Amino acid sequence: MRKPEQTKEKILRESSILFNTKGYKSTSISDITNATGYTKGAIYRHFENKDNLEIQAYEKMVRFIFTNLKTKIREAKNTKDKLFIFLNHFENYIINENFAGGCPLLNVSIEVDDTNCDLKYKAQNTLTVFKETIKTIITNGKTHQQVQLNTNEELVASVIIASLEGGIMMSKLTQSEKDIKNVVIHLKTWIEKDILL
Amino acid sequence: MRKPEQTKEKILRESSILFNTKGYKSTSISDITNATGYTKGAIYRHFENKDNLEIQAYEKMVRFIFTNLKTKIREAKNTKDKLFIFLNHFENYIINENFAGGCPLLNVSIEVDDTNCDLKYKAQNTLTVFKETIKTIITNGKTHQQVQLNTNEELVASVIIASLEGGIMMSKLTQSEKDIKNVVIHLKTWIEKDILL
DNA sequence: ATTTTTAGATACCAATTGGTATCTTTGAAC
DNA sequence: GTTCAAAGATACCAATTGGTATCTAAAAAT
Repeated sequence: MRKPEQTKEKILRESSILFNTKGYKSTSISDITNATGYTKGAIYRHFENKDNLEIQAYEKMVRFIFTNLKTKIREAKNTKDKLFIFLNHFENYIINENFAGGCPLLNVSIEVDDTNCDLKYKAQNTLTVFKETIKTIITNGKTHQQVQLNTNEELVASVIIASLEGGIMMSKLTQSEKDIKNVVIHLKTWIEKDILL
Repeated sequence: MRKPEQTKEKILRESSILFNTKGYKSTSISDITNATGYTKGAIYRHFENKDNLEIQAYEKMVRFIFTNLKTKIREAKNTKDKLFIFLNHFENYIINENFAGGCPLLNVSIEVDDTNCDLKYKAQNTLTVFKETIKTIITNGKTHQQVQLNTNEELVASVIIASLEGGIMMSKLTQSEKDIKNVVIHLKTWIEKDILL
């Protein structure tokens, strides 16, 4: 029983794990054939070339993360809950191990930042969307009288994302939740003291 | 005129740049022969294998950074100056372009975090030293009545390093100083308000 | 049931990988 | 100036890389 849709999904699923752990350039086509059980013939029927597979795998990971995150944020009723969901979401990269390799944006970003490839533009876009998500929460918080009016959206977005991503890097390196947890504690304190009303 | 010491230095210098920009696994021996003008024979005379070259290159970068940083911190007369020097140092990875590829710890960390190689243990050690540097500054600040006594050294170290590294990631990806500058602004405000006396 | 399309397997390709064995050149010691 | 050890160049190696052309098997259409 052949199911081309499922084949493509499996290739994307397994290669995503490999790309996000070993790295994109360091993952070979034969790594992917080994992981999926399929052959090169199957891979190159569904994907133009390796670059194309990399991009589709990355976009699938990001889409998965964003759909989850956006839904949870929409369900949260106030600014504090929305921001805390964002923090917990990143903390979970480490706490539960259901996302092998950590944050896809961080991993891609470091691998491609000194190049000029499509993956870099995709990562730039991901970061923009992440920042916009936070900025929107803050702006809406102002109109609902939940956020101090002198709050700098742009700065808050930079600080939250930077410290979470850095915390993930540290905790993954040391194989300990300590750093990411310290970061989240600090961000929560800061948000309650200096951002929320 | 042959100078083996200089040859080794040049190989280390050029390969450091390549490792820190392209990545370690993605940099081939022939990339290094092209960059240095030397041949494989020269490289394998001075270095056991590629792994060994990677480690020596990484350690050279870290040593360079630490000697600079530690000297400047030692010269600073109070806690505030010492901490701000630490922040400015990381900001400079982006602001001046004399360190191609950004922070070596961040780059190595993302590349090796899901492996078990010597480079990972080196990176873990680098992070420990970075954290100890900050914790020591805070502890000494307490004994000199410059830091609030309830300050959690461990948390401060996690937060400062995480947000700086994350800021570097973001600014390198977007090719803009905005994020790292936002991070530094926030850290300085936080340090003055909640850590210093 | 037979044809036709399509999914996936197999077998190949040139280029590149890290690494080694050998050869030549260099500079210093005598 | 000759000798000799060390430095670096050259030529090779098997294994792996991304990619392609071809072949087979499985559905779908007739």
